[in-house]
Amino acid sequence: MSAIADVARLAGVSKSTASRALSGHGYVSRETRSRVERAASEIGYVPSSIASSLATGLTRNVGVVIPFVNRWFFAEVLEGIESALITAEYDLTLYRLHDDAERRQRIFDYFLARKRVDAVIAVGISLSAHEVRSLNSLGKPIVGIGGDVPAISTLSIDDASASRFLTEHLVSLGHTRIMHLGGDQHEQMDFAVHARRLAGVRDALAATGLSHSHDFRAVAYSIPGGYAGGLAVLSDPSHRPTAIVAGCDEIAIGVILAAHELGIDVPSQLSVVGIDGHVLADMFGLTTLEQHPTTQGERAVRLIMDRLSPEGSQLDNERITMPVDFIVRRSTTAPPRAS
Amino acid sequence: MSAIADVARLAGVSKSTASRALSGHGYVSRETRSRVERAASEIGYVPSSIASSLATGLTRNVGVVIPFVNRWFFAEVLEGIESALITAEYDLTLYRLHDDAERRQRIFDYFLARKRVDAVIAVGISLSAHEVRSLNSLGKPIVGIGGDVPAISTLSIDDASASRFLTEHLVSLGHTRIMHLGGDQHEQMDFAVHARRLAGVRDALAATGLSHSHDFRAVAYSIPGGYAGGLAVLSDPSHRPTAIVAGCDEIAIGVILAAHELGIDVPSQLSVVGIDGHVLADMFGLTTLEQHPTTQGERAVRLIMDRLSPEGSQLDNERITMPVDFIVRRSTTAPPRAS
DNA sequence: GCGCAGTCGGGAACCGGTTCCATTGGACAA
DNA sequence: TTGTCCAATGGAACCGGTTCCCGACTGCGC
Repeated sequence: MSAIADVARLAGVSKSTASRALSGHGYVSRETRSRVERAASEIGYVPSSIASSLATGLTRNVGVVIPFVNRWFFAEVLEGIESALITAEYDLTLYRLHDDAERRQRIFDYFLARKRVDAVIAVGISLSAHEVRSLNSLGKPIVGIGGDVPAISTLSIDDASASRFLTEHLVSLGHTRIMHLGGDQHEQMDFAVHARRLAGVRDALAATGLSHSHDFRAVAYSIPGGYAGGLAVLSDPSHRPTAIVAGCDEIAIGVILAAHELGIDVPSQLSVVGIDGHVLADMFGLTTLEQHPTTQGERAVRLIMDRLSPEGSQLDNERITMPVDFIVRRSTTAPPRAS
Repeated sequence: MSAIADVARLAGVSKSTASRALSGHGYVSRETRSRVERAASEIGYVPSSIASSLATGLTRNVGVVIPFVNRWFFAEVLEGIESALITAEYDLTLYRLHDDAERRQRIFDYFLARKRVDAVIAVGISLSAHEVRSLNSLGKPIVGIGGDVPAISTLSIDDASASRFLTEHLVSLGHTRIMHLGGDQHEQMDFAVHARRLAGVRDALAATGLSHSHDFRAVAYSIPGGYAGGLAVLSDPSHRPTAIVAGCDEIAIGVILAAHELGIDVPSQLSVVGIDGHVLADMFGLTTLEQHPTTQGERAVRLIMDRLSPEGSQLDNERITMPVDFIVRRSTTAPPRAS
């Protein structure tokens, strides 16, 4: 209720001086400033961010567009973003992008266009050229996490080399019947992550002459998905792979559980590797390639802040590849002899 | 860039008429309205929500205060809230409340006070009397999910009867050595959920004369927490319980995994029940009491919207108990004979 | 024919900050 | 002493909508 005009009146100065005193911009004498500050705290003045935004054109608010919040990777990224934004004194407005095309359209055309946000972070979403254009035309920086989008800055791990590396690891252990359980290639809204991880596996297999036709099965990107896929793939002993490259740790964990269920020992009868660095990976002894989603979120915020800074408007788009860590646990070993 | 004044000029009317035509408030002739609408779409006019908020005092934005986004319950609630808010054409601004008291203070005093949000939903956070007062004094509706807070509307399941019911179920199966693995009673920011669930178990045990001193162990509220606690509690055969009431499904799943690890069969040697209705409960055959966090989120939004409606300002605070569903799966049965 | 109700539209004030511009007075150099 | 520079401050415009108030016009009842 109390506005800056009240503060000014109480301090016996003009609105403009009060504003300068509180914001620290422009010349104000030491004495006047402290008088204004006293007046402000006396009446419990809190500036209206709305009014400030209208006057300055800056909202100190970043929009985050994300397809899920209840999946490990996305939740972790979100935490990283949130924490970095709070530190920078920015708000975070969350838009969950549903599969529903009409809702997606509405979020871009209606919600993001209304000058509510200074910038947008898109997590795991492949923006269309039209969506990028419409955001760019508003002059808002955009950063994408999880894959490449033309014309914006992006941040991701190198999915193809990740899965290639893991496959090569299994090959080097002596495995010859390696299979990939990954996401559906045609799933909505992904950044072609599924396709790139599959391609990495196939690259590695082809390079060592191990290509075969039953090298892939599409499963849901979750523990139950990996479990179901694992049961399907492992239950026929004659065609059973000796090693599985999972598209993510959750799938890998599902596969390990399925193996337990079927009495298949991991790793002596089956090696399993994942990608992610999921919280549960350690508990299941899963060998994995850790990406650090929280760090990715924080890094994305830094990119945004750079571009929001006064000199930042002319920065080029960056395409950043984030580092991964290979963590060997007990889910991988050489294949069984009598293969 | 294009403001309503541009639309007005193009349509040959005044700003006020343009505003009336586009917002639908006040008298505008059919013909004028369509002329304004044509002009607006011609120049791609999108109203500035900032300016509109400043003029009306309404932001169409709801603040959500939540301690985690990477835990199942919280993520589900958040999804429910988000989806209901988008449908109501409201934005969602996310504030993650860290354990850090100073940051928490800052969120309440600095972020939430600046007229950025019309209402607040607090998930799983026990607001202090001071926090409630400061929000109430801004005239913003508040709804809490997950427990009771005086002076605001709240929404939760009845935790004590939930765990009492589950314990009674185990008792009715014949179990006499029942143990509760739940959350730390002194954990920050909870709604005393941990304490209430423990109390429910103890009530039930006391009612059947089964009280004993080793009836509880505090563990982390997660699968690894349940796993570690399970290993600790189950490894000594002489003191091993025949049934465990877990504080949540994640703990229960951890216990089941620990039992597998130790070669203890579930349910023939150990019965396990959880609370939640976690996505993984089905996969692990877990008997549980399902709460429906998404529905809770949606319901909270409805409460907020009721209070935000013109007639809603005088609504009383409500204390709503949400329904739960008892789902019996294969993790519970009668205790082993030779107990 | 007059008055009143109801429709339509314009002008201006307003929401609450920020910032440009002009003014003043003091310090300091010439 | 006079001119210049700069710190300090006030007044007013401005951001982009919304809404109050008022005047004009139409149609209708008396």
